[in-house]
Amino acid sequence: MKKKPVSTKNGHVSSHLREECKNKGLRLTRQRAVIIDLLDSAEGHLDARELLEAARLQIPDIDKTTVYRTIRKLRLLGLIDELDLLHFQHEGHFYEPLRGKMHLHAVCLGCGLVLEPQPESWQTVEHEVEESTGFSITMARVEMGGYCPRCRKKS
Amino acid sequence: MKKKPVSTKNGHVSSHLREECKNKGLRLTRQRAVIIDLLDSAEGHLDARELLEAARLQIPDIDKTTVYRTIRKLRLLGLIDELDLLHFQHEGHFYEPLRGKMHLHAVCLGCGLVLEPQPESWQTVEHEVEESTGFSITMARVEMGGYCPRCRKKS
DNA sequence: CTTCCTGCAAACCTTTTGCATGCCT
DNA sequence: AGGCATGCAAAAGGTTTGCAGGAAG
Repeated sequence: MKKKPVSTKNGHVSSHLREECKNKGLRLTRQRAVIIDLLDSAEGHLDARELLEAARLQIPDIDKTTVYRTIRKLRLLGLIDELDLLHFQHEGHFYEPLRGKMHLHAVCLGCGLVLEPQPESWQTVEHEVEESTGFSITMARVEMGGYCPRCRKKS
Repeated sequence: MKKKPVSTKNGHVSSHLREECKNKGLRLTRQRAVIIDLLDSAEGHLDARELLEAARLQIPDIDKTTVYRTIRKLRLLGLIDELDLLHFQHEGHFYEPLRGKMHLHAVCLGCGLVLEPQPESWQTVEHEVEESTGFSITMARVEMGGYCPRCRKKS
C-alpha cells in the first residue's frame, strides 16, 4: 500500500546531463555516467538509496559515498535540484534534473501521487514578491499537499 | 543563521496553541506548556535544538526527546508546520505555528535573511493548479531563494 | 487509579569525512 | 604523470524507540 511518489513526467533518453558535465569539466567516470543517466531517465523522483540500488544493477560494487558525492557535485553545478516532497512518508531528499527556475510539486496526501503542473500565473507571484521584498529571486520550490480526485472519492 | 529564540512577550497565560491542545485532548504538562509558548511567541523560526536550549532555561532537565515528541504531536494535530528553508546552512527542520494554508518563505542565499510576504496573486496559482490537476489543495509551502537588496550590492 | 508523559540510553537513518588506492585525461 | 574520484570504514548530525519511573486528569 505504501506507494513511492510517482511522477507523470517522462525522462528524455538523450543524456542532457552528460553534456553539461563535460562542459563544466567534470570527470566522467563509469560510476558518474550511470548515476547521471539514471537521473536523466528516471520516471519518478529518486532518493539516494534508490539511486544506489539502481546503480548497483550496473556496477555491483558502487558505494553510497559515490552516489552522495556525485549528487553533491551536480547540485553545486546547478544541474539537479533537491526536493523534500513534504517529507511524505519519507525523511530524505529526492533529486531531479533542473529544468527551470521554478519547481512545483503537487503531492497527494492520500496515495503519494506527484504531479508537476506549470501554472502561468506563477510569474505574477514571483514579481509580486520581488516588488514587496526587494529580493531578486533566483529559484523557487513550491510544494502543495492535497488530495487527488481518486483519493477524494474514497473518503 | 542567527535567528535566536527571542521570546518577547513573557509567557502569556493562555496562548492560542494552548487552547487548541486542550480542545484536542492533549495533556498539558509543564514541559509542553513551555514548548508551546516558545513556539507561539518566537520571532524567528526555531529548530529542535534551539527549542531545546530555550526550554532548558525554564526547565533545566528537559530532554530533547520530549521536544521531538511534542513537535510531532503538534504537527500531527495540524497545529504547527515544518519548514526546511531550503536547507540553507542547515540540515534539520524549523517549526512555526500554522496560521494559514499557504506558507511562503523568501530566503536570502547571501545572508540567510528570511522574509514572509503574502502575495495576493497566490490564490490564482492555487486555483490554476486545482483546475489543471483535479487536486483539492489543502496546504502549500513555497520556498524562494534569491538575494536581498543588501547582498545584491555587495557582489 | 489509570493512562499518558518524561528522562535516559541506545538505536536508526541519512549524509559526510579521512585515508589509501585506483582511474581518467 | 598528476590529480581528481572511488571504496571502505567510521563519524556526524538529526530524529526515533524501548523502558521504567512519574505526573496529569
